[in-house]
Amino acid sequence: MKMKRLPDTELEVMKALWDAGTEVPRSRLEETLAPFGWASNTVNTYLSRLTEKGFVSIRRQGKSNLYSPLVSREEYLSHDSRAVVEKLYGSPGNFVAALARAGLAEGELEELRSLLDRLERGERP
Amino acid sequence: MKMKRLPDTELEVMKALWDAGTEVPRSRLEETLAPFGWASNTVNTYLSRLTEKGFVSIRRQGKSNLYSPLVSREEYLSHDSRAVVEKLYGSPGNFVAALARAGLAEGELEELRSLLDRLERGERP
DNA sequence: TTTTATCTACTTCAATTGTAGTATTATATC
DNA sequence: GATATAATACTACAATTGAAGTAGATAAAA
Repeated sequence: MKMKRLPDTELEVMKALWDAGTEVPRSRLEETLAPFGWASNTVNTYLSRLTEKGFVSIRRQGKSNLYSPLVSREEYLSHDSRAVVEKLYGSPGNFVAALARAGLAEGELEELRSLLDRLERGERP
Repeated sequence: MKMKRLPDTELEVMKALWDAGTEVPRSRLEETLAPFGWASNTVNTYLSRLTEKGFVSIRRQGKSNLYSPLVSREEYLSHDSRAVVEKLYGSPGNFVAALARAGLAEGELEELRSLLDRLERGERP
């Protein structure tokens, strides 16, 4: 049963929801998504579409709506990115290698290293 | 200089071209892409679009066209995967962390570690 | 309770994508 | 050279996506 692949803009909204970690009112989402320079109603549109697609639930609270994801980042990844990574690269290692070839930003390599250290000590990141 | 993210269908055509490893006539591409069940002209359309976008070059040879990729698999994937990671996670570290949470397969962690070792020694992977 | 300030819901519209049909051009055949 | 063949180029059209404007509802203020 394959999950729909989300278009870029809707994915940005999902990311904001995932990052929030809790129910969020739209006003907050708009702040988070301000860097995209969308008109306020634009986020509205994307949230409606995500709701129709079953990716987001809306809970009414007085005057405003609270939005939360119905699909976790991991679920989505496992149906999309993980699949893509495996299909095109074969493994996360190959994938990261390709990233590195494309150029890792300052500090990203360190970030990966310390992450792996923690993983090896059995800490769930 | 950002490369366009290709839609799914066009990406399938690119994969067929990359796999071919050499100039290919459309007839051959259609055989390769037969599993998708597209009408013959459909591949035609995608190739035209890819050509407009600068991803494919056409060389005429007598009656038919020979198609070849102008963008290598690596080029495309390094830009695209980078975009995927950033879109979903913000950084490679976050991405790998999420993969780990979702469960890395046997050996994948070691693979990542040795990859990082090589990266730190300045070897391009 | 009328007004006002906010939110949300509904509508619009152009660009892109998915899919393929029709027209045209170029080659092979009679 | 006229005609059939076969591949390519052009056109079409619905669905989806990117982006926002307008209308309607609701709570807060006056």
